[in-house]
Amino acid sequence: MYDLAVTRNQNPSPAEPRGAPAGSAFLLAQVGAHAAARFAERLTELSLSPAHAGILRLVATGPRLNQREIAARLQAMPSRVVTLVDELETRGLVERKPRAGDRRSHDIVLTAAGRKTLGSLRRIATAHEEELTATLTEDEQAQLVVLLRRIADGAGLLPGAHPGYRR
Amino acid sequence: MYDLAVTRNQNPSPAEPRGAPAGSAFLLAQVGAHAAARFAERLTELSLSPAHAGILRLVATGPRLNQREIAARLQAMPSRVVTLVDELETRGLVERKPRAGDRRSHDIVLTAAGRKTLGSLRRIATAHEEELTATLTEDEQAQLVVLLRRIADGAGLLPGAHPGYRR
DNA sequence: TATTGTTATACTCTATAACTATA
DNA sequence: TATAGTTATAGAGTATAACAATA
Repeated sequence: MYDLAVTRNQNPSPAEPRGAPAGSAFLLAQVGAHAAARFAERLTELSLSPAHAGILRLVATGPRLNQREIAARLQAMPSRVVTLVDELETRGLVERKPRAGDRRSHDIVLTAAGRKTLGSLRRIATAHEEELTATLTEDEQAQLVVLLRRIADGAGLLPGAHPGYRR
Repeated sequence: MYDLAVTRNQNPSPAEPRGAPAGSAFLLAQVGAHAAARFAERLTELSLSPAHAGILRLVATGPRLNQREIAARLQAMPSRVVTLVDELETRGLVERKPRAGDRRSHDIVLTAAGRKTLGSLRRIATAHEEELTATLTEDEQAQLVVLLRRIADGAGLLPGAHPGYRR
């Protein structure tokens, strides 16, 4: 990022304002950070952070997960998951349910209020996505997803594991 | 981000591992954060942060800029620019030159060592970019840049102004 | 009175590591 | 002895706001 790479297909336009043209790596970091910041901004409406949203999404489907498993999926530190789950539980969006057969372990499950909030969250995420890609056609958006997924796979990124959780 | 958006062209593959497939907004945030983190990792070789790199790049070309002007271009807080320039100056990479006609103002200029470091920086950025897009053809990489630039323009992002500087 | 640069302070975020309770 | 969860502490990074010099 920070606009240093020399792009392979150099644009020979006469007046680049300052320095090299932005390569795809810088653009990715720039646009990605904007997308993250804008999403966070929208989430303030629900008084949630993106990290909260990631947990709500994760526990919404599939087999129950305890906190270690959530941490592993998100590549987050377990102590951070504790804090986030605390906040979600205080707000009545999730519950800690003891796991049968191991009293140390607590599965995190959505409450009815949590399911409702998840609905709002999905509406916000969809609006966010539409705003972000408003200047793209449907085909272009699909193409973008293909390219990004290819990069994500190449980099070994796990689905749903935002590097903002990174440990 | 955090994988919440419902994509317009839902992939009906049988076994999505967990929750909705990643929309382009989440993918952008995820891949962008990875790109930024990986670049920062590479820069440790030079004991520089991405923010340092952005300033070096900015002062490398065009008319001289003072610290306020650098802050405006990067959309950073002026006090943060002071700190970053301090560190670059301590390392002998830039100099503060009094601006003729206004003794309050200091232009930031590269030293010879700074120009040399900028060269290393560009090699690192190029290697980073090639690694990131290794799974893309040249055409695909060019297409990616087109789409990202369109999104960046639509969002009003300034060239070189990474939201990580955001004030 | 406004502007450039600087410094000091406070705040936020999060990793680390110590601790408990269970296994 | 190892694991799940929790808590306390410390550190990094950064915005805020007060300040000094100059305009």
